[in-house]
Amino acid sequence: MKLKSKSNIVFAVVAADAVCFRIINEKLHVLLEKAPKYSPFPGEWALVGGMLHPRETAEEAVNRLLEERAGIKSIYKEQVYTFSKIDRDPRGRVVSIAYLVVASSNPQELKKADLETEWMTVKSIPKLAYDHNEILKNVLEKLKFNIFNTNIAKYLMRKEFTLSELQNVYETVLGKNIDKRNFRKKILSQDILKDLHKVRKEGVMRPAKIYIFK
Amino acid sequence: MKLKSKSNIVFAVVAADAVCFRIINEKLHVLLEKAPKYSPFPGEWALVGGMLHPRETAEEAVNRLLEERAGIKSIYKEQVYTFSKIDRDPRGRVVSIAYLVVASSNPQELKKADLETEWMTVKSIPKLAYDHNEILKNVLEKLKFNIFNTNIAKYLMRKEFTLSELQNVYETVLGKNIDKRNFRKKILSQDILKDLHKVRKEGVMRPAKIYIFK
DNA sequence: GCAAAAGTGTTTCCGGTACACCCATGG
DNA sequence: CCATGGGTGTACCGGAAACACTTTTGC
Repeated sequence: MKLKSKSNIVFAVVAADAVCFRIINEKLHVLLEKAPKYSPFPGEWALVGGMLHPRETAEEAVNRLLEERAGIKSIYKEQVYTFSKIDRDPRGRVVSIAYLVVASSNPQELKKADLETEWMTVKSIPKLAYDHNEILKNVLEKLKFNIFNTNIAKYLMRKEFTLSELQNVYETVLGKNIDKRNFRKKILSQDILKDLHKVRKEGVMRPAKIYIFK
Repeated sequence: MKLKSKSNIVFAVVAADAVCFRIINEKLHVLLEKAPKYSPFPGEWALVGGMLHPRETAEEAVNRLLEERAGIKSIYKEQVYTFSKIDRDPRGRVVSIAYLVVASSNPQELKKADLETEWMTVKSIPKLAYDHNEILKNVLEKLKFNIFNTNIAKYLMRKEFTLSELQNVYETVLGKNIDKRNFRKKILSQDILKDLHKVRKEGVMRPAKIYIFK
Protein backbone atom coordinates (compact mmCIF):
# COMPACT_ATOMS: atom_id res chain seq x y z
CA MET A 1 0.00 0.00 0.00
CA LYS A 2 1.44 3.31 -1.06
CA LEU A 3 -0.50 5.54 1.26
CA LYS A 4 1.92 5.77 4.10
CA SER A 5 3.36 9.24 4.23
CA LYS A 6 7.09 9.84 4.13
CA SER A 7 6.98 11.33 7.61
CA ASN A 8 6.02 8.02 9.16
CA ILE A 9 2.55 9.22 9.94
CA VAL A 10 -0.20 6.64 9.92
CA PHE A 11 -3.49 7.84 8.53
CA ALA A 12 -6.90 7.52 10.07
CA VAL A 13 -8.65 4.24 9.36
CA VAL A 14 -12.26 3.47 8.58
CA ALA A 15 -14.93 1.60 10.47
CA ALA A 16 -18.66 1.18 9.97
CA ASP A 17 -21.29 1.16 12.71
CA ALA A 18 -24.78 -0.17 12.22
CA VAL A 19 -27.82 1.19 14.01
CA CYS A 20 -30.01 -1.77 13.29
CA PHE A 21 -33.73 -1.41 13.91
CA ARG A 22 -36.48 -3.94 14.20
CA ILE A 23 -40.06 -3.83 15.36
CA ILE A 24 -40.79 -6.29 18.16
CA ASN A 25 -44.25 -6.32 19.66
CA GLU A 26 -44.95 -3.12 17.73
CA LYS A 27 -42.14 -1.34 19.59
CA LEU A 28 -38.98 0.01 17.97
CA HIS A 29 -35.88 -1.93 19.03
CA VAL A 30 -32.17 -1.42 18.36
CA LEU A 31 -29.58 -4.16 18.17
CA LEU A 32 -26.74 -3.82 20.68
CA GLU A 33 -23.80 -6.03 21.51
CA LYS A 34 -21.56 -6.34 24.54
CA ALA A 35 -18.12 -4.96 23.75
CA PRO A 36 -15.55 -7.76 24.14
CA LYS A 37 -13.05 -8.05 26.99
CA TYR A 38 -10.07 -6.97 24.93
CA SER A 39 -11.82 -3.79 23.74
CA PRO A 40 -11.52 -0.34 25.33
CA PHE A 41 -14.99 -0.70 26.86
CA PRO A 42 -15.18 -4.32 28.00
CA GLY A 43 -18.68 -5.42 28.85
CA GLU A 44 -20.36 -2.18 27.88
CA TRP A 45 -23.15 -2.09 25.36
CA ALA A 46 -22.26 -0.87 21.90
CA LEU A 47 -23.59 -0.67 18.38
CA VAL A 48 -22.54 -3.41 16.02
CA GLY A 49 -19.51 -2.13 14.15
CA GLY A 50 -15.99 -2.80 13.01
CA MET A 51 -13.22 -2.01 10.58
CA LEU A 52 -13.74 -2.17 6.85
CA HIS A 53 -11.90 -5.02 5.26
CA PRO A 54 -9.57 -3.98 2.46
CA ARG A 55 -11.82 -5.30 -0.29
CA GLU A 56 -15.26 -4.33 0.92
CA THR A 57 -17.31 -1.15 0.83
CA ALA A 58 -18.86 0.31 3.95
CA GLU A 59 -22.21 -1.21 3.04
CA GLU A 60 -20.65 -4.61 2.59
CA ALA A 61 -18.95 -4.27 5.96
CA VAL A 62 -22.30 -3.53 7.58
CA ASN A 63 -23.79 -6.63 5.99
CA ARG A 64 -20.89 -8.77 7.12
CA LEU A 65 -20.79 -7.44 10.69
CA LEU A 66 -24.50 -7.94 11.27
CA GLU A 67 -24.31 -11.42 9.84
CA GLU A 68 -21.23 -12.37 11.89
CA ARG A 69 -22.35 -10.95 15.18
CA ALA A 70 -26.06 -11.72 15.21
CA GLY A 71 -26.91 -13.68 12.10
CA ILE A 72 -28.95 -10.79 10.80
CA LYS A 73 -29.68 -10.00 7.19
CA SER A 74 -30.44 -6.35 6.57
CA ILE A 75 -33.33 -5.54 4.27
CA TYR A 76 -32.78 -1.78 4.23
CA LYS A 77 -29.58 0.15 4.61
CA GLU A 78 -28.72 3.80 4.32
CA GLN A 79 -25.63 5.81 5.16
CA VAL A 80 -26.35 8.60 7.64
CA TYR A 81 -23.22 10.35 8.84
CA THR A 82 -19.49 9.88 9.30
CA PHE A 83 -17.97 10.55 12.70
CA SER A 84 -14.38 11.72 12.74
CA LYS A 85 -13.66 13.18 16.17
CA ILE A 86 -10.04 12.51 17.00
CA ASP A 87 -10.43 10.61 20.25
CA ARG A 88 -13.65 8.77 19.58
CA ASP A 89 -11.76 5.46 19.80
CA PRO A 90 -9.10 5.25 22.53
CA ARG A 91 -7.07 2.72 20.55
CA GLY A 92 -6.28 5.05 17.69
CA ARG A 93 -7.61 7.18 14.89
CA VAL A 94 -10.82 5.59 13.72
CA VAL A 95 -13.38 7.30 11.55
CA SER A 96 -16.77 5.64 11.56
CA ILE A 97 -19.45 5.63 8.90
CA ALA A 98 -22.83 5.23 10.57
CA TYR A 99 -25.64 3.32 8.87
CA LEU A 100 -29.33 3.14 9.46
CA VAL A 101 -30.29 -0.50 9.01
CA VAL A 102 -33.58 -2.33 9.19
CA ALA A 103 -33.38 -6.02 10.04
CA SER A 104 -35.87 -8.51 8.81
CA SER A 105 -38.77 -8.90 11.20
CA ASN A 106 -39.04 -12.52 10.24
CA PRO A 107 -38.14 -14.42 13.43
CA GLN A 108 -36.71 -17.41 11.57
CA GLU A 109 -34.03 -15.22 10.03
CA LEU A 110 -32.58 -14.41 13.44
CA LYS A 111 -30.13 -16.91 14.78
CA LYS A 112 -28.32 -16.86 18.10
CA ALA A 113 -24.70 -15.78 17.62
CA ASP A 114 -21.45 -16.08 19.55
CA LEU A 115 -21.30 -12.57 20.85
CA GLU A 116 -23.81 -11.29 23.29
CA THR A 117 -26.30 -9.26 21.36
CA GLU A 118 -29.64 -7.93 22.45
CA TRP A 119 -32.57 -6.04 21.01
CA MET A 120 -33.44 -3.10 23.26
CA THR A 121 -36.28 -0.67 22.90
CA VAL A 122 -35.18 2.82 21.95
CA LYS A 123 -36.71 4.06 25.20
CA SER A 124 -34.39 1.90 27.29
CA ILE A 125 -31.00 2.42 25.66
CA PRO A 126 -28.25 2.49 28.31
CA LYS A 127 -25.04 4.47 28.17
CA LEU A 128 -23.11 3.02 25.25
CA ALA A 129 -19.41 2.57 24.51
CA TYR A 130 -17.45 5.03 22.36
CA ASP A 131 -19.63 7.85 20.93
CA HIS A 132 -22.38 5.40 20.14
CA ASN A 133 -25.11 7.29 21.98
CA GLU A 134 -24.43 10.24 19.73
CA ILE A 135 -24.44 8.04 16.65
CA LEU A 136 -27.71 6.47 17.71
CA LYS A 137 -29.27 9.87 18.24
CA ASN A 138 -28.29 10.99 14.74
CA VAL A 139 -29.58 7.84 13.10
CA LEU A 140 -32.81 7.90 15.05
CA GLU A 141 -33.45 11.44 13.84
CA LYS A 142 -32.93 10.23 10.31
CA LEU A 143 -35.36 7.38 10.84
CA LYS A 144 -37.99 9.79 12.12
CA PHE A 145 -37.49 11.94 9.06
CA ASN A 146 -37.59 8.96 6.73
CA ILE A 147 -40.73 7.36 8.10
CA PHE A 148 -42.87 10.07 6.50
CA ASN A 149 -40.57 10.91 3.60
CA THR A 150 -39.46 7.57 2.19
CA ASN A 151 -40.90 4.07 1.94
CA ILE A 152 -38.84 2.78 4.86
CA ALA A 153 -42.01 1.74 6.70
CA LYS A 154 -42.26 -1.07 4.18
CA TYR A 155 -39.15 -2.64 5.67
CA LEU A 156 -40.32 -2.26 9.24
CA MET A 157 -43.61 -4.08 8.67
CA ARG A 158 -44.40 -7.70 8.12
CA LYS A 159 -45.76 -8.40 4.63
CA GLU A 160 -49.40 -8.31 5.70
CA PHE A 161 -50.65 -5.84 8.25
CA THR A 162 -53.62 -3.79 9.33
CA LEU A 163 -53.75 -0.01 9.27
CA SER A 164 -53.74 0.06 13.06
CA GLU A 165 -50.54 -1.97 13.11
CA LEU A 166 -48.98 0.40 10.60
CA GLN A 167 -50.03 3.37 12.69
CA ASN A 168 -48.52 1.76 15.79
CA VAL A 169 -45.20 1.45 14.01
CA TYR A 170 -45.29 5.10 13.00
CA GLU A 171 -46.10 6.03 16.56
CA THR A 172 -43.31 3.98 18.09
CA VAL A 173 -40.83 5.44 15.60
CA LEU A 174 -41.94 9.02 16.12
CA GLY A 175 -42.49 8.57 19.83
CA LYS A 176 -45.86 10.29 19.73
CA ASN A 177 -49.48 9.61 18.97
CA ILE A 178 -51.09 10.29 15.61
CA ASP A 179 -54.73 11.05 14.86
CA LYS A 180 -56.29 7.94 13.36
CA ARG A 181 -58.37 9.66 10.70
CA ASN A 182 -55.55 11.89 9.52
CA PHE A 183 -53.13 8.98 9.44
CA ARG A 184 -55.39 6.83 7.32
CA LYS A 185 -56.26 9.67 4.98
CA LYS A 186 -52.59 10.45 4.43
CA ILE A 187 -51.38 6.89 3.98
CA LEU A 188 -54.24 5.89 1.71
CA SER A 189 -53.88 9.01 -0.42
CA GLN A 190 -50.25 8.10 -1.11
CA ASP A 191 -51.38 5.04 -3.05
CA ILE A 192 -48.62 2.84 -1.64
CA LEU A 193 -50.80 0.17 -0.04
CA LYS A 194 -52.80 -2.62 -1.58
CA ASP A 195 -56.01 -3.77 0.03
CA LEU A 196 -55.97 -7.58 -0.01
CA HIS A 197 -59.74 -7.68 0.68
CA LYS A 198 -59.07 -10.00 3.56
CA VAL A 199 -59.72 -9.41 7.22
CA ARG A 200 -57.98 -10.45 10.38
CA LYS A 201 -60.23 -11.49 13.23
CA GLU A 202 -58.61 -11.08 16.59
CA GLY A 203 -60.54 -11.60 19.79
CA VAL A 204 -63.72 -9.81 20.52
CA MET A 205 -63.50 -6.80 18.23
CA ARG A 206 -64.36 -5.84 14.73
CA PRO A 207 -62.08 -7.58 12.18
CA ALA A 208 -59.45 -5.39 10.49
CA LYS A 209 -58.69 -5.19 6.78
CA ILE A 210 -55.32 -6.57 5.65
CA TYR A 211 -52.96 -4.51 3.49
CA ILE A 212 -49.58 -5.02 1.88
CA PHE A 213 -47.16 -2.50 0.42
CA LYS A 214 -47.34 -2.24 -3.35
CA MET B 1 -0.89 2.62 16.52
CA LYS B 2 -2.60 -0.59 17.41
CA LEU B 3 -4.98 -0.81 14.53
CA LYS B 4 -3.01 -2.98 12.18
CA SER B 5 -4.54 -6.40 11.95
CA LYS B 6 -2.55 -9.51 12.73
CA SER B 7 -2.95 -10.77 9.18
CA ASN B 8 -0.82 -7.96 7.83
CA ILE B 9 -3.82 -6.30 6.23
CA VAL B 10 -3.78 -2.54 6.07
CA PHE B 11 -7.11 -0.88 6.65
CA ALA B 12 -8.78 1.67 4.48
CA VAL B 13 -7.67 5.25 5.13
CA VAL B 14 -9.62 8.47 5.20
CA ALA B 15 -9.60 11.52 2.96
CA ALA B 16 -11.83 14.56 2.73
CA ASP B 17 -12.98 16.22 -0.48
CA ALA B 18 -14.37 19.73 -0.63
CA VAL B 19 -16.99 20.85 -3.11
CA CYS B 20 -16.38 24.53 -2.62
CA PHE B 21 -18.94 26.94 -4.02
CA ARG B 22 -18.81 30.62 -4.68
CA ILE B 23 -21.00 33.05 -6.58
CA ILE B 24 -19.10 34.97 -9.26
CA ASN B 25 -21.06 37.36 -11.48
CA GLU B 26 -24.22 35.90 -9.98
CA LYS B 27 -23.32 32.45 -11.34
CA LEU B 28 -22.58 29.40 -9.21
CA HIS B 29 -18.93 28.35 -9.44
CA VAL B 30 -17.02 25.37 -8.05
CA LEU B 31 -13.37 25.35 -7.09
CA LEU B 32 -11.26 22.80 -8.97
CA GLU B 33 -7.57 22.08 -9.00
CA LYS B 34 -5.27 20.38 -11.45
CA ALA B 35 -4.18 17.00 -10.10
CA PRO B 36 -0.37 16.99 -9.71
CA LYS B 37 2.05 15.09 -11.97
CA TYR B 38 2.77 12.37 -9.43
CA SER B 39 -0.92 11.62 -8.89
CA PRO B 40 -2.92 8.90 -10.65
CA PHE B 41 -4.63 11.52 -12.83
CA PRO B 42 -1.87 14.01 -13.69
CA GLY B 43 -3.18 17.24 -15.14
CA GLU B 44 -6.84 16.34 -14.81
CA TRP B 45 -9.25 18.58 -12.93
CA ALA B 46 -10.26 17.42 -9.48
CA LEU B 47 -11.97 18.60 -6.35
CA VAL B 48 -9.76 19.91 -3.60
CA GLY B 49 -9.11 17.02 -1.26
CA GLY B 50 -6.54 15.01 0.63
CA MET B 51 -5.82 12.69 3.51
CA LEU B 52 -6.81 13.51 7.04
CA HIS B 53 -3.85 14.25 9.25
CA PRO B 54 -3.67 12.10 12.37
CA ARG B 55 -4.73 14.88 14.69
CA GLU B 56 -7.43 16.65 12.71
CA THR B 57 -11.08 16.00 12.11
CA ALA B 58 -12.53 15.84 8.63
CA GLU B 59 -13.78 19.44 8.97
CA GLU B 60 -10.37 20.63 10.00
CA ALA B 61 -8.83 18.82 7.04
CA VAL B 62 -11.22 20.62 4.70
CA ASN B 63 -10.24 23.96 6.20
CA ARG B 64 -6.56 23.18 5.87
CA LEU B 65 -6.75 21.87 2.32
CA LEU B 66 -8.68 24.86 1.01
CA GLU B 67 -6.29 27.22 2.74
CA GLU B 68 -3.20 25.40 1.46
CA ARG B 69 -4.31 24.95 -2.11
CA ALA B 70 -6.14 28.16 -2.83
CA GLY B 71 -5.87 30.44 0.17
CA ILE B 72 -9.58 30.07 0.77
CA LYS B 73 -11.37 30.44 4.07
CA SER B 74 -14.64 28.58 4.21
CA ILE B 75 -17.59 30.36 5.77
CA TYR B 76 -19.99 27.44 5.63
CA LYS B 77 -19.25 23.74 5.78
CA GLU B 78 -21.43 20.67 5.92
CA GLN B 79 -20.73 16.99 5.58
CA VAL B 80 -22.72 15.39 2.79
CA TYR B 81 -21.72 11.80 2.09
CA THR B 82 -18.87 9.34 2.44
CA PHE B 83 -17.67 7.47 -0.62
CA SER B 84 -16.16 4.05 -0.03
CA LYS B 85 -16.07 2.22 -3.35
CA ILE B 86 -13.06 -0.06 -3.38
CA ASP B 87 -11.26 1.19 -6.45
CA ARG B 88 -12.14 4.85 -6.31
CA ASP B 89 -8.43 5.68 -5.82
CA PRO B 90 -6.01 3.63 -7.91
CA ARG B 91 -3.24 4.06 -5.32
CA GLY B 92 -5.00 2.16 -2.58
CA ARG B 93 -7.98 1.96 -0.33
CA VAL B 94 -9.17 5.50 0.30
CA VAL B 95 -12.54 6.41 1.73
CA SER B 96 -13.52 10.01 1.17
CA ILE B 97 -15.81 12.21 3.21
CA ALA B 98 -17.38 14.81 0.93
CA TYR B 99 -18.15 18.31 2.17
CA LEU B 100 -20.31 21.08 0.85
CA VAL B 101 -18.36 24.29 1.39
CA VAL B 102 -19.11 27.91 0.68
CA ALA B 103 -16.12 30.18 0.20
CA SER B 104 -16.15 33.81 1.06
CA SER B 105 -17.29 35.95 -1.85
CA ASN B 106 -15.00 38.69 -0.70
CA PRO B 107 -12.38 38.99 -3.46
CA GLN B 108 -9.66 40.17 -1.10
CA GLU B 109 -9.82 36.90 0.79
CA LEU B 110 -8.74 34.93 -2.28
CA LYS B 111 -5.06 34.68 -2.87
CA LYS B 112 -3.24 33.02 -5.72
CA ALA B 113 -1.72 29.72 -4.60
CA ASP B 114 0.97 27.35 -5.80
CA LEU B 115 -1.24 24.74 -7.31
CA GLU B 116 -3.35 25.51 -10.31
CA THR B 117 -6.85 26.12 -9.10
CA GLU B 118 -9.78 27.54 -10.97
CA TRP B 119 -13.37 28.54 -10.34
CA MET B 120 -15.63 26.96 -12.96
CA THR B 121 -19.35 27.41 -13.41
CA VAL B 122 -21.37 24.34 -12.53
CA LYS B 123 -22.64 24.29 -16.12
CA SER B 124 -19.12 23.86 -17.50
CA ILE B 125 -17.61 21.20 -15.25
CA PRO B 126 -15.34 18.90 -17.26
CA LYS B 127 -14.71 15.23 -16.62
CA LEU B 128 -12.98 15.09 -13.25
CA ALA B 129 -10.39 12.77 -11.74
CA TYR B 130 -11.35 9.88 -9.42
CA ASP B 131 -15.10 9.70 -8.74
CA HIS B 132 -15.29 13.44 -8.33
CA ASN B 133 -18.07 13.99 -10.84
CA GLU B 134 -20.25 11.70 -8.75
CA ILE B 135 -19.26 13.50 -5.56
CA LEU B 136 -20.03 16.85 -7.14
CA LYS B 137 -23.43 15.63 -8.27
CA ASN B 138 -24.30 14.50 -4.74
CA VAL B 139 -23.18 17.72 -3.14
CA LEU B 140 -24.94 19.85 -5.71
CA GLU B 141 -28.18 18.05 -4.96
CA LYS B 142 -27.66 18.84 -1.31
CA LEU B 143 -27.06 22.50 -2.09
CA LYS B 144 -30.29 22.66 -4.08
CA PHE B 145 -32.14 21.14 -1.16
CA ASN B 146 -30.48 23.46 1.32
CA ILE B 147 -31.09 26.69 -0.52
CA PHE B 148 -34.79 26.61 0.38
CA ASN B 149 -34.48 24.65 3.62
CA THR B 150 -31.58 26.25 5.47
CA ASN B 151 -30.01 29.67 5.68
CA ILE B 152 -27.13 28.75 3.37
CA ALA B 153 -28.05 31.59 1.00
CA LYS B 154 -26.67 33.90 3.63
CA TYR B 155 -23.20 32.55 2.96
CA LEU B 156 -23.51 32.77 -0.80
CA MET B 157 -24.42 36.46 -0.80
CA ARG B 158 -22.38 39.55 -0.16
CA LYS B 159 -23.43 41.36 3.00
CA GLU B 160 -25.63 43.86 1.17
CA PHE B 161 -27.75 42.83 -1.76
CA THR B 162 -30.97 43.53 -3.60
CA LEU B 163 -33.85 41.10 -3.84
CA SER B 164 -33.15 40.65 -7.53
CA GLU B 165 -29.58 39.65 -6.76
CA LEU B 166 -30.81 37.19 -4.16
CA GLN B 167 -33.26 35.75 -6.63
CA ASN B 168 -30.51 35.39 -9.22
CA VAL B 169 -28.47 33.36 -6.78
CA TYR B 170 -31.42 31.08 -6.06
CA GLU B 171 -31.92 30.68 -9.79
CA THR B 172 -28.31 29.84 -10.55
CA VAL B 173 -28.24 27.32 -7.72
CA LEU B 174 -31.49 25.66 -8.73
CA GLY B 175 -30.79 25.97 -12.43
CA LYS B 176 -34.27 27.28 -13.15
CA ASN B 177 -36.28 30.47 -13.10
CA ILE B 178 -38.47 31.53 -10.22
CA ASP B 179 -41.53 33.78 -10.28
CA LYS B 180 -40.54 37.17 -8.94
CA ARG B 181 -43.67 37.83 -6.91
CA ASN B 182 -43.75 34.40 -5.31
CA PHE B 183 -40.06 34.59 -4.53
CA ARG B 184 -40.34 37.95 -2.79
CA LYS B 185 -43.43 36.92 -0.89
CA LYS B 186 -41.77 33.76 0.38
CA ILE B 187 -38.44 35.32 1.32
CA LEU B 188 -39.99 38.35 2.99
CA SER B 189 -42.49 36.24 4.92
CA GLN B 190 -39.61 34.26 6.43
CA ASP B 191 -38.46 37.34 8.29
CA ILE B 192 -34.77 36.64 7.66
CA LEU B 193 -33.90 39.84 5.82
CA LYS B 194 -33.45 43.35 7.11
CA ASP B 195 -34.35 46.31 4.93
CA LEU B 196 -31.52 48.84 5.24
CA HIS B 197 -33.72 51.60 3.76
CA LYS B 198 -31.03 52.35 1.27
CA VAL B 199 -31.16 52.00 -2.48
CA ARG B 200 -28.64 51.04 -5.10
CA LYS B 201 -28.73 53.07 -8.28
CA GLU B 202 -27.30 51.21 -11.22
CA GLY B 203 -27.45 52.65 -14.71
CA VAL B 204 -30.69 53.62 -16.30
CA MET B 205 -33.21 51.73 -14.24
CA ARG B 206 -35.21 52.13 -11.09
CA PRO B 207 -33.02 51.91 -7.97
CA ALA B 208 -33.32 48.71 -5.88
CA LYS B 209 -33.69 48.47 -2.13
CA ILE B 210 -30.75 47.04 -0.18
CA TYR B 211 -31.15 44.16 2.28
CA ILE B 212 -28.93 42.19 4.61
CA PHE B 213 -29.51 38.90 6.36
CA LYS B 214 -30.55 39.28 9.98
C1' DG C 1 -41.26 58.67 -24.37
C1' DC C 2 -38.72 54.62 -24.04
C1' DA C 3 -35.79 51.05 -22.37
C1' DA C 4 -34.72 48.30 -18.35
C1' DA C 5 -35.15 46.49 -14.12
C1' DA C 6 -37.92 47.25 -9.56
C1' DG C 7 -41.84 46.46 -7.33
C1' DT C 8 -46.64 44.80 -6.20
C1' DG C 9 -51.95 41.23 -5.13
C1' DT C 10 -55.25 37.95 -6.00
C1' DT C 11 -56.86 33.41 -6.78
C1' DT C 12 -56.50 28.61 -6.73
C1' DC C 13 -55.10 24.28 -5.00
C1' DC C 14 -53.25 21.05 -1.86
C1' DG C 15 -51.52 19.05 2.29
C1' DG C 16 -51.73 19.27 7.29
C1' DT C 17 -54.41 19.37 11.42
C1' DA C 18 -58.20 19.44 14.63
C1' DC C 19 -62.00 17.05 15.99
C1' DA C 20 -66.42 12.87 17.43
C1' DC C 21 -69.19 9.33 16.32
C1' DC C 22 -70.95 4.76 14.38
C1' DC C 23 -69.62 -0.26 13.14
C1' DA C 24 -68.71 -5.21 13.64
C1' DT C 25 -67.64 -8.80 16.53
C1' DG C 26 -67.50 -12.38 20.60
C1' DG C 27 -68.89 -13.16 24.78
C1' DC D 1 -76.05 -5.32 25.51
C1' DC D 2 -71.47 -4.28 26.26
C1' DA D 3 -66.60 -3.93 25.68
C1' DT D 4 -63.05 -3.51 22.24
C1' DG D 5 -60.68 -1.82 18.62
C1' DG D 6 -62.05 -0.79 13.38
C1' DG D 7 -63.52 2.55 10.50
C1' DT D 8 -65.23 7.11 8.65
C1' DG D 9 -65.88 13.10 7.03
C1' DT D 10 -65.74 17.96 7.48
C1' DA D 11 -63.91 22.45 8.31
C1' DC D 12 -60.05 25.45 8.77
C1' DC D 13 -55.45 27.11 7.84
C1' DG D 14 -51.14 28.10 5.64
C1' DG D 15 -47.82 27.44 2.03
C1' DA D 16 -47.04 26.85 -3.07
C1' DA D 17 -47.97 28.22 -7.67
C1' DA D 18 -50.01 30.67 -11.53
C1' DC D 19 -50.48 34.95 -13.43
C1' DA D 20 -49.71 40.97 -15.55
C1' DC D 21 -49.26 45.45 -14.84
C1' DT D 22 -47.36 49.89 -12.79
C1' DT D 23 -43.19 52.52 -11.08
C1' DT D 24 -38.78 54.71 -11.24
C1' DT D 25 -34.94 56.09 -13.43
C1' DG D 26 -31.36 58.00 -17.20
C1' DC D 27 -31.07 59.06 -21.58
